Amino acid sequence: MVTLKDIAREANVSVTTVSNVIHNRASRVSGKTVKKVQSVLEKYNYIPNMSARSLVNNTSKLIGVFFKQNEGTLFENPFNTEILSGIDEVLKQKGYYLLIRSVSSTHEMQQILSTWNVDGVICLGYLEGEVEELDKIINKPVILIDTYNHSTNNQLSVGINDKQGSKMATEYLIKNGHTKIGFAGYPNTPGGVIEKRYLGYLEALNTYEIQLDRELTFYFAGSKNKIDEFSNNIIEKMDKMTALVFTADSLAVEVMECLKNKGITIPNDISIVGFDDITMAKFISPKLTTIRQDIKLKGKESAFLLIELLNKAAENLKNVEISISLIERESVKNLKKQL
Amino acid sequence: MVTLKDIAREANVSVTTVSNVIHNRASRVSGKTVKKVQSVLEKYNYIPNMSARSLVNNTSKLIGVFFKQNEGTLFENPFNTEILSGIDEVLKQKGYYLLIRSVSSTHEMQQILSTWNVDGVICLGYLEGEVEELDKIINKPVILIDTYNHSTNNQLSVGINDKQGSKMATEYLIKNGHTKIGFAGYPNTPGGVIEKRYLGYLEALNTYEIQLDRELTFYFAGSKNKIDEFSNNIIEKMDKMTALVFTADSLAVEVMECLKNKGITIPNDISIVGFDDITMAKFISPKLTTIRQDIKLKGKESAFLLIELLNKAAENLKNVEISISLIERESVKNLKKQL
DNA sequence: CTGAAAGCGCTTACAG
DNA sequence: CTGAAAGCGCTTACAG
Repeated sequence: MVTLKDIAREANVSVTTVSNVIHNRASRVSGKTVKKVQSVLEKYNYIPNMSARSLVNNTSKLIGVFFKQNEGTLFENPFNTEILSGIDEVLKQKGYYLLIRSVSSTHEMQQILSTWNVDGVICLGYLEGEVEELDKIINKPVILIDTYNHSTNNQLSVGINDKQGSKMATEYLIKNGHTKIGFAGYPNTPGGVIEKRYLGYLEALNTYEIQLDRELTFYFAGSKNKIDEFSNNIIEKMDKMTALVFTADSLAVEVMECLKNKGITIPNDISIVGFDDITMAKFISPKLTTIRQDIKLKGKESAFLLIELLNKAAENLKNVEISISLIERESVKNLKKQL
Repeated sequence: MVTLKDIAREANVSVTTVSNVIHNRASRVSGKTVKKVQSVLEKYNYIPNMSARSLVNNTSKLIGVFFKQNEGTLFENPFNTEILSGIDEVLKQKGYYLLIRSVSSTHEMQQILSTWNVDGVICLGYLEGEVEELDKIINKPVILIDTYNHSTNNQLSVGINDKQGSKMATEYLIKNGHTKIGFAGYPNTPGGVIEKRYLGYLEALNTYEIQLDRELTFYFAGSKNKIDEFSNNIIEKMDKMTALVFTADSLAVEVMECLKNKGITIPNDISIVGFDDITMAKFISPKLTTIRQDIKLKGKESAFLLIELLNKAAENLKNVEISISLIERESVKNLKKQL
């Protein structure tokens, strides 16, 4: 490894001067010296040591990407990896490095923060109620994905209109003649996106004056091997409904597979609308009608916003909302056509 | 941020002593002092600064995970993310951090290596011919995934028997009565896994004395939007073959979708065997018969091996081969049954 | 325009 | 058992 000192010695100048040419402080170094130093720099392919820089600058060019730990591994969730893909694409190009972690407590997060002195943070999967705690613990710019914040000094959020999404899904079913519509998804935690989506479902029912049937709400709490059990819960109520609004494609797809295995045909026996439009949605049979959000774009926008936040105060910046749309495919039956 | 110095001051000892209790050098500190220092450490929730440690120890607790850049983004490839999932799981638990990057040149890799002073490296997607260059550039322990190495001083590899895999796939088709079998996949680069898989295909044909038809070899070079064109190439030769061996599920799945859209039924019009057993394989219709490899395990084993390599010389360690198996599903037709 | 020096937060011989 | 001091590779006031 070649250091500043090595370069300085070889070029017959001080380390100060080398440092100055590295940082393009042209006004401080004569053109001749710049040339000389640069040639030595190139000859030895000098690369600055980040630890040393970090130590004196108190920055690191490192961005912490934190996923709140849930079941399953971070990288096994296609939603997460698509977000990462977007973040990576823009941050890499801006010269940042990513420290990607799923963390189970804010303490763990804090530890990584101070261990590595990250310059900024992108968080995913936190609830509204946790925003304040995050704010206390992270004294760095933070982007919250899918968490609605109260816009503190160094926090901004990127999300979608979750309520609107489920409302669109439910209304689409209603327009296709469905009235007995269930709601299935991951657990409804206060302050989380599922709550918003449930509200959208309720609002759609309400708009069309359809009575809510509480029996038709299905929350999937277990691990992957509980899918069978969950599907059975749904099957038990099959005669009471004609359609299901899901809160996530990933779950919808697993359940569809289960239902198909038990001889239930989609959409004939039951119609299904998903949420997210993951890649799998168009490969499964029948192809899944779903609420599309551009997940990768979400990652990109988060990265862009973080970079802005690194330079400006949050007050001068705005939260970002990604648009959503309904993708019509094959998993919903039009009950009106039959009549 | 609280530093060693802060702790030392508060505890009325020297930084040396604080450092000694942090590193459990009990023999050098009296029990009483240990207690005292520890309580201050806890009170202030002291977390050592990695940059400082890095600088003096010349290590970083950072592992570089490098994917050789190909089309598409690193995180969008389910194979990559599954590998990452395995690596992450074990390395995290051992107290390491991951620096994940797709790199387009060894120079780029070298740059990251010296910038961050990573302790070890896991590389994916390199060819046999590139191993030597990697060895020159990385003076750190290296694990090569899916690259066959010559076991240098600090290199070890984790892979599967690629040739055997495609041979199994081809023989399975032959046993199901197929003789006109094509080979479709990503480009066949010398020293890469596709070459090995092609060899397996040839060997199977040879074993059963089936004449190779060179027209039935299809290499997909383009980007994702070229899938249509690629599928058309296959369709043109449909009357000359009854089955296709794919080198990757990810490609097989895309092509199947294209074929289905053009009214071709699988496996009636053509049988298909994949490779990898990605998650999608069992969701697509018909479910894909494929050569399964435990991708996540590949990642885990790489991480385990790297940790060993961090402590021992490569000569005392062995390359790892993950086992593979054929998963029979629905994409192959038994031609013998019809007769 | 140039460079000597202090300092970032840590670790580790070394002396006492 | 304890601590003063040097040093890791950098940056940046500051003096000349």
